[in-house]
Amino acid sequence: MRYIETRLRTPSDLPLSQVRRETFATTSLFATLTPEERQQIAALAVEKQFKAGDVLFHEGTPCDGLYLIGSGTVKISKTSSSGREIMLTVESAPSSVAEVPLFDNGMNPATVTALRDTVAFLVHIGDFQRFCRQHPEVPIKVLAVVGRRLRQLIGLIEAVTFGSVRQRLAGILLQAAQESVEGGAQIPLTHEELALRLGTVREVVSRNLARFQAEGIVRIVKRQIEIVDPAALRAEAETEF
Amino acid sequence: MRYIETRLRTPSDLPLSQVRRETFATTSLFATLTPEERQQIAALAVEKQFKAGDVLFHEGTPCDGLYLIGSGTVKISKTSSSGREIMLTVESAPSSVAEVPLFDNGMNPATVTALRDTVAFLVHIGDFQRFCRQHPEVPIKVLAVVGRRLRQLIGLIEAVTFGSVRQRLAGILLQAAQESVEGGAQIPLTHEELALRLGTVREVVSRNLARFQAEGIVRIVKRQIEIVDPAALRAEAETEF
DNA sequence: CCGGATCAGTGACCGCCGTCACAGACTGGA
DNA sequence: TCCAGTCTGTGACGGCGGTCACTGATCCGG
Repeated sequence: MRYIETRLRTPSDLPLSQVRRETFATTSLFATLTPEERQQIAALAVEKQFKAGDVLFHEGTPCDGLYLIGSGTVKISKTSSSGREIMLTVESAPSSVAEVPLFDNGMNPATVTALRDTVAFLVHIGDFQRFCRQHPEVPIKVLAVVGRRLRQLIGLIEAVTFGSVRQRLAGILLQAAQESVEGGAQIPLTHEELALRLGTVREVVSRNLARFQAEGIVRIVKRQIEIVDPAALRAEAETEF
Repeated sequence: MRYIETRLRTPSDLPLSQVRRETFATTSLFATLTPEERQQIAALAVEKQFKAGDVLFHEGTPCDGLYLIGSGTVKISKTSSSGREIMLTVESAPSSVAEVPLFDNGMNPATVTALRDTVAFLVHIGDFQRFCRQHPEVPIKVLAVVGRRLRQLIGLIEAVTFGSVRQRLAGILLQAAQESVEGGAQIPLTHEELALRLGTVREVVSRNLARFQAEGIVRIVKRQIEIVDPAALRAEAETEF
């Protein structure tokens, strides 16, 4: 795990880095705080840098604290012992991960990995709990975030239980196209990555993409997936189970 | 939806019913409150009675408030439009449901149905939010409960994604046997109910049970499933994916 | 421009699961 | 005791998804 700790504590009279201030200012968790209060908590955080592929923390390990994603993108995923993986969600800056074990004293429930180079700020669990006691509105914000995540998970369970790979693939393609710059129809994901998101394997993704292509819904040129008929994809994705 | 509202408000100088007091005393959400504070919130609750099969609330409807289960058992589930169902979790008294939408202003994410005759106490969302503002330790307790639920969901996703019906059936049989009175090996569930928990259909459960029986792991007499070889079941359930 | 490394496509195969269709077992009243 | 309603067991069958085993395409660094 490659990362660099810039410093353990920043004396609060020293100016904090730009990205640090912005991170703590834009996260919804601290939205209701005054700038001075935000400064307080920001000063407690440890900056960590991760390269794409680095693991922030593994499932089953004790919780360090709250990670605020300052820049970059991470995935939250579970891996089976046979190497298959399912991605629970992707979080891009500004965002936070590992809110849950902060309050129930459990282990990390999933693994978080950087998808791109990422800068995160770690607020140690003790510091955060102390801060929460002084600022009771913070746990309520955390609850909103956790609630959103819980809804996502329920949606995923529904999709995995009732839906087919084909349907979920359609959904992911649309989503990826939307997120990709300029909303273009180009999708910069490898089949392997798609398979991970879906909890399946590469070959199945290949086959389904081939079917989509045969039906004129997508076009594949030089490992680039291009959406030709978004409406058809949407219909596929939104097919009720 | 059959239920009976006993009274909207109980003047707090009047004695509350036994079950009401016990419900609010045993739920972990209010464990840190003084008896007087508990009395306050308990007095705000509306008692509702449900018969087995009654729906407390449906997914997609606005959230009434927090339900505390005073007695009985409920299931939290999602249903597909084609009628298949998956049970996310079962909650028996003392417990609570619908904590999530209290804080993120969303709709109910799932449907809650009474499995047995159930008495619940509904704290309206506004009352609860007001109470939380006065008692900041309550949201933290809620977070712990929601965290537990989130972990359960992640486990379910893992099981559904990587595991087989056979494995999950083994797990449910063990769990059901343990919960059933006297820890006996008798399981009072119908194949249909098992199928709902698993997100599959009756026939698949029948077949898997038949296989278990052929292998001498369970015995089925008169619609009663009896576990013969718990160790084998456990091995089956704990097989890593 | 070349050669290794990664990514993609595909065929074969098989087991599991979901569906349909019935027939038989069991239960709980009337 | 009988009947209606529910629950179970099973066979047939098709499709999808997971695994294996390759081959071919593409990319990138030297």
